[in-house]
Order: sequence, then structure tokens, then C-alpha cells
Amino acid sequence: MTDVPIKIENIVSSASIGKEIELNEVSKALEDVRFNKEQFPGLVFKLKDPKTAALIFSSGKLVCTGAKSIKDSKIAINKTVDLMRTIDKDIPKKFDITIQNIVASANLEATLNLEAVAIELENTEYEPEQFPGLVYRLEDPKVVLLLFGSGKVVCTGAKTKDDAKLGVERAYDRLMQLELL
Amino acid sequence: MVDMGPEWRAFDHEQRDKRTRVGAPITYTIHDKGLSTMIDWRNKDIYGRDIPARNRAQWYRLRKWQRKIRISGATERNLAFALSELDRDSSRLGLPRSVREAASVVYRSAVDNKLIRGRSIEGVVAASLYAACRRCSVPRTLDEIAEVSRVTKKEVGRTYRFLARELDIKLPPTSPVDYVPRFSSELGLPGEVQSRAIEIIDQAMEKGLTSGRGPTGVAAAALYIASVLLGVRKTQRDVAEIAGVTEVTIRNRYKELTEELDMGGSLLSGL
DNA sequence: GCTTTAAAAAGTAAATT
DNA sequence: AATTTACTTTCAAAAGC
Repeated sequence: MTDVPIKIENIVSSASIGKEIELNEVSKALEDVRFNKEQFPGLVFKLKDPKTAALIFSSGKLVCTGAKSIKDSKIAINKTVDLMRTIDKDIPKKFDITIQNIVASANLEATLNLEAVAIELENTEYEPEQFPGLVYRLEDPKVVLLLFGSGKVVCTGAKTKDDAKLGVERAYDRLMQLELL
Repeated sequence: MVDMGPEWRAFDHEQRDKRTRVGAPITYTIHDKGLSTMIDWRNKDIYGRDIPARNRAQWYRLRKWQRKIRISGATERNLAFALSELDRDSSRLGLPRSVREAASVVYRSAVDNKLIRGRSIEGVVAASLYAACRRCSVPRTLDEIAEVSRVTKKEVGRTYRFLARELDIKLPPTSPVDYVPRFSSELGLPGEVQSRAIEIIDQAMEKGLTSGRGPTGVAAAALYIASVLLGVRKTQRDVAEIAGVTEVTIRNRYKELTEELDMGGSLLSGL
């Protein structure tokens, strides 16, 4: 398997503190908060470090986006929950954090003729009128890749860093065997 | 998945045959016309008398039949609506009858395979028309389709992808070449310019200068360059207007094409 | 399906300067 | 015409319409 380095660009994770929270109180207690129940049921909270955004729901579940590493994503959630604890002292210290999606970028170091790729490669969608990237859906690992004429690639949908890297490498090898690279 | 035939999969290099068509061809004959007798919802006959218990089984079967008839009646009304919608969109876009018919084939196929569920008739009609235009090499952009139909660009695109996947329609990416005749005639340019523009596009494609670029922008720039080379220059503004792109896009494509295909000298002599 | 969040890729667009 | 800002595509989760 050809080694292709990838860079993690964004991580989405979720967690549940196991008990309900009064969002109106959270919005008063925290800075950088936006909350419009009519618009969206979740409260939006922006954390400086790690630079992330969290969505907090009244059910006690939350979503964290924007982290550049799995560690940062977990740190961000823990910091956010720590702040929530100033409102409710009974929020548990321990809870599960699930990585839901990893977005990574990579460079195949060669230009691609997307018209040819669209015709030869399976499971692709290429509509340059709408978007310059070609969408390539991989079944194993189950990820979606965006291939560009420059050879740059975006991989999304992975749950682990290994799957993101494996997805890019499988795409690279497939393009190689079809002589598209 | 349903197979609409090889002509809709012109670029499917693998598995193009041995697939069996699903279901029988359906003709949209109005088969309940003249059926005025209703089967009552209650267990009464047309005179209001109770139906004998031993005949009820048969009665239920009749009601079941009528339910089917009612549904097919609605299906036909929907088809009539869809076809009128298709006619309206097609005429607004100035499309030939052949394209409209190709679109109706796609639409009927979508209906036959129950792909309308959860989707608006207008959306499926618009997407069918978008596909037919491409298939017939007289492409209309999603914006143009959205303009004449009452569907957003996003929905036309989404529905098109859905139909393409479900009906196994595999069309190659729209070539800038297919936009040349239309833009050219709308600009009142002679045939020689068209030929020259197509040559430029062919060269551009071979050098990978079209990957990721909008087909209309490439076609517009090629036409602009060709018009200059043949001494019948149109302004970038006019070309941009007809092609539905900005002058900035034409300039960007122009710069790239002239540099990569080294046409700088020729263009200078053309001026 | 939509609403909200974040991020990259590259093309196109629109508003400023 | 150069800058800046912004929208197109992909993904997942959250609660509710």
C-alpha cells in the first residue's frame, strides 16, 4: 500500500453528560454564546482554545466541531462541560466522547484529468458546472473523497484517522492501477 | 435499479448488457373513462340495500379494484400535469420536440419505477429535462432549468443525481463543445468561429485545462478567442452575457488558454 | 428534507478599493 | 484589476419541525 500523508482538518465529536440542562441558564453563564430556540434547538458556544464550536442541547448531549486533532476535540468537550458545571454541580466528570467524523486533506502530487477519472472510475459524480471536485465514494473504508484537478484530495466521513488515511491511499492505488495518475 | 438502455449509458464501459428490464412497458391509456358507477363505501348496493353477507367478499374485491382505478386515475392526472409542465419548460427554453420527448421518456421511466415518492412532479420533470438536454448534446445549465421551472437549482441537481443513479443513466460530464453552437448563434458569429472555438476546446481538454472548470466559462472564452482570431471580435461583456458567466471568468479562462496553448502571438496578429 | 457547526479543496461571483 | 468575502460539494451528530 502506497503511503500518502494526510492532514486532519476538522473533527466532529459528540458526548452526553447524562442529564438535562437548562439552556437559558447556560447562555447567561457563558461567553460567546448564541441561542435561538426557534431557529435551532441547540445552543452554539465558541471556545477559544482549542478553537472549536460546540452545540449544546437541553437533553445534555453536545456536539463539538472544528478541532484539528482527536485530543483537541476531547479537550474542547471537557472544557465546555467544565464550564457547564458552574451551573450544575452534579454533572459527572466521566462520560463517553464519540468521534463522529474526521475531515482530512492530502496531495497526490500529480494532476488529474477529472473527465477521464469520471469515466473510468466507479462510484463517482463529477459536475464541474456545480463544483470543481469529483466525488468518489469508497465502500471500504466507508468514506467520501473529493478529487481535484490539482491532485489535492479531501477525505470525509471517516471515524478514525487510520480510515481517513486508508481511504486516501486506496483511492491513490485505484487511480494508479487505472493509469489515471 | 432500472435500465433505460445503452443510449443512456454511452460511457458505461462495463456491464452494459444482460440486465433484464424490470416490469412491462406501461402505456398511459385512460382505462377508467366512462366508469360512472361507484362502489359504495358502506356495505350497501346502489339502491341502498344491505349486501348479503355471503357476497361481501366479492364486494370487498370490487372496492379494492375501484381503489386501484382511483389511484391510476390520479396517476394519469399527474402524468397529464407533468407533461404540460414539461411542455411549458421546454418551450421557454426553446427546445426541439425531440428533446422534450426524450425527457418524457425519462419522466415516465421514473413514474414506472415509483421514483416520484417524496419528490415534487415539477422537480422530477425539471431533472428529466436537464438529463435529456445533456443526452441530446444541447445542454442547459441547472440555472437555466431552474429559471423556467419552479424548482430551485439545488433541487434540480439533487433530483437529477437521484434519477441518474436509480435509472442507471450515466452521462459524461457536459462538454464545453456542446455549448458552442448555441452561444455562437446567439452572438451572431459565423460557422468558422464555431469550428475554431471547438478546436481550441479540444486542445484545452487534451492538456487538462478543463478539469474542474465550468463548461460554460470554457466555451465562452474559446468563442471569445476564436472571434478575435477570425477578426469578428465580440466584447467579453457580450460573450459573458450570452454564456451566463462574468467577464472575470472569461478573462481567467482566456489567460489560461492563451498561455497554455501559446496563442499569444496569434491573438496579437488577430488584433 | 431543513435548521446549526467546522474545515479543506478550486471555481465562480459579487462587493470594495 | 486586485482584495476580500462568500457560496458551491462532501460528512456526522444533536432535537424538532
